[in-house]
Amino acid sequence: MSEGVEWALHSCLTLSWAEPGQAVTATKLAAFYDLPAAYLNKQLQALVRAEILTSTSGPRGGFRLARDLKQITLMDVVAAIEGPQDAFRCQGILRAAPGGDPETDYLKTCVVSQAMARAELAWRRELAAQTLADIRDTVESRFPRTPESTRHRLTNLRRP
Amino acid sequence: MSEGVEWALHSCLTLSWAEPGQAVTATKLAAFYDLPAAYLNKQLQALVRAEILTSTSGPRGGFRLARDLKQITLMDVVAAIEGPQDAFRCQGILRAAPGGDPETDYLKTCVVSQAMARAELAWRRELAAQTLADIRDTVESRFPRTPESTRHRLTNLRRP
DNA sequence: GTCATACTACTCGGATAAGAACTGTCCGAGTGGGGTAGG
DNA sequence: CCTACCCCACTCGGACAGTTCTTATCCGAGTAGTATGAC
Repeated sequence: MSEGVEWALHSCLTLSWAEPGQAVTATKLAAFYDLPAAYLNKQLQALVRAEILTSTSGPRGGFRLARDLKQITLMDVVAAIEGPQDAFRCQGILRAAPGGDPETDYLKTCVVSQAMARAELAWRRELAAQTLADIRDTVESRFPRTPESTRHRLTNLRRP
Repeated sequence: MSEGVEWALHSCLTLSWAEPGQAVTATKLAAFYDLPAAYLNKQLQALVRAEILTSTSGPRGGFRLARDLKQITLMDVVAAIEGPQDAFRCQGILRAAPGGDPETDYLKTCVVSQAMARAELAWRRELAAQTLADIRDTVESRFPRTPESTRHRLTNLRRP
């Protein structure tokens, strides 16, 4: 799995702790986590396309959360970065096998495909059950100083 | 996910339907599914390393199931092909973040990492709960002619 | 006829390329703010 | 002093390389069966 997922999740959390109504640039977020700025920007663009973030160009621009963290599940973020297709995609191996029918939809009839789909569904279900708000609350209860220190650090970042 | 997983699963099932005590060559399996023979061979080698199959060189050689299908879970096959490491591997992004500690094991303390691990655990649990015997039984109940036609086709494969 | 031996055909196994996907970088389009000149 | 305009710095967005992983291929090591020749 692309590591952009990790970046995206942490970035969304950091955005939620930023000054309300204030956009954060990709450069700042990259400096915050010591990541390549342009590439992080690329990942954030994917979040914008998925309508998880909004972006503003120009001075005072940057990225903002498009909606409340309660409305963003882990599944949303993963789908935005990785794409919507399944990790295990049945290639229809049976189509070429003896007795195979090109017309048949083997995603539905192939038992192997069904079994793998069941496992992947469990994964997706678990991801969809957890919102970023849950994560944020857990972090804040375990590390109460995180919101404050994050906000403080974001405003005091050295500009290169 | 590598498509070798799909090949491996189907190959194991086919092996279980082959003549008992008789090895099946990678070439035959590849012709059966119209796959590149050498590459399929490579995948089967991975199954041998994982002790799911046994291999025999020379004439009358090929691959055999190392144990009963009841003793092989989908998780075993996936781990054999994909490797044992998690799909989402936390890179410890927080280590570089302000207040980050290089000594800390962020796989245990990072809440994001934990949440992703929970989902991945659900996936693995589902895979481990299903054995290849379950798959075989389902196939045989839905398509009763499969064992017979598979065995017949395996012996009558045109040799290039 | 029987046995030992060498040979051949066959199969796996790992080393070796080609291709794709992920990762990383660069520059242009657009935007907002601030400076400046005029009224 | 106020206002309108222009310029500039800043930021996102998409187009352009580098690197790693997946996919695919090839040839050598080893083996079992077979043919051959001697006894």
